[in-house]
Amino acid sequence: MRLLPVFIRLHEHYGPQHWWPGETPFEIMVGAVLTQNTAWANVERAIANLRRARALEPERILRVPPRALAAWIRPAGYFNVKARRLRNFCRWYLERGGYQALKKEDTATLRHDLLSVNGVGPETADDILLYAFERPVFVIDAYTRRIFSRLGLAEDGEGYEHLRRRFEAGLEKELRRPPAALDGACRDRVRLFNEYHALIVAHGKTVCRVRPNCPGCCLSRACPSKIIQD
DNA sequence: ACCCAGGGTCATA
DNA sequence: TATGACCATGGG
Repeated sequence: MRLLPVFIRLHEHYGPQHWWPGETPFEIMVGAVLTQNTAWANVERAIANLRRARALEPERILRVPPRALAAWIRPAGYFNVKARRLRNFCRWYLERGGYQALKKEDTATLRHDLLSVNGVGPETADDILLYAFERPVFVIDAYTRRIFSRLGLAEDGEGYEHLRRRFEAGLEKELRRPPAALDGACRDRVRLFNEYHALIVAHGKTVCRVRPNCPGCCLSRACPSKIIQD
């Protein structure tokens, strides 16, 4: 089985996801940190608090007392840890000259640089690269592992980097002879990766989360999800 | 009451 | 390198 046919099934079933939910690149980056191991609904409250406090900018986040920052992002959980991570990130962001300067960096450099921030791991970095900087980077998350491991398209102990490379290379290759059913707009890698990851989350959130390790999910006919079969 | 969510760091072996 | 503890809120 290839990766594009799976994408097409998901896309047909769930439709366009319009990710990332966020107004500006910086808001997207803040969301990426806040959503670590956290339900998005809780992140929205935290971001709403930041917006109400006019604190959706790196300068403000760095000036405000850390206690206050932690209080605003409280609904997102881990608020003490995340307050520190947000400050680390904002310090880095301003030191590098902000969005205009950062977007000039090539993707590999930018990724390496993002990973140097304490509190930004591989997935958060890739969220930021794909959704805030629009780079062709495929985001791997728990849903991706779960779903594609069941499809036999991911090894069990496969490392993050390895899996990401395989997805990026595999999709790039499949894009050279795109199936007719593939939406024209999604023949661009950034658009495709954007939509694909969003669809994986949508699928993981609804149908596929029957049980943490539902053995037949997405594979057998007993599974409530008939979406990705074959 | 329990399980989980759009992870990451740090200490230990 | 590979586990385990830890962080913490809110919904099902």
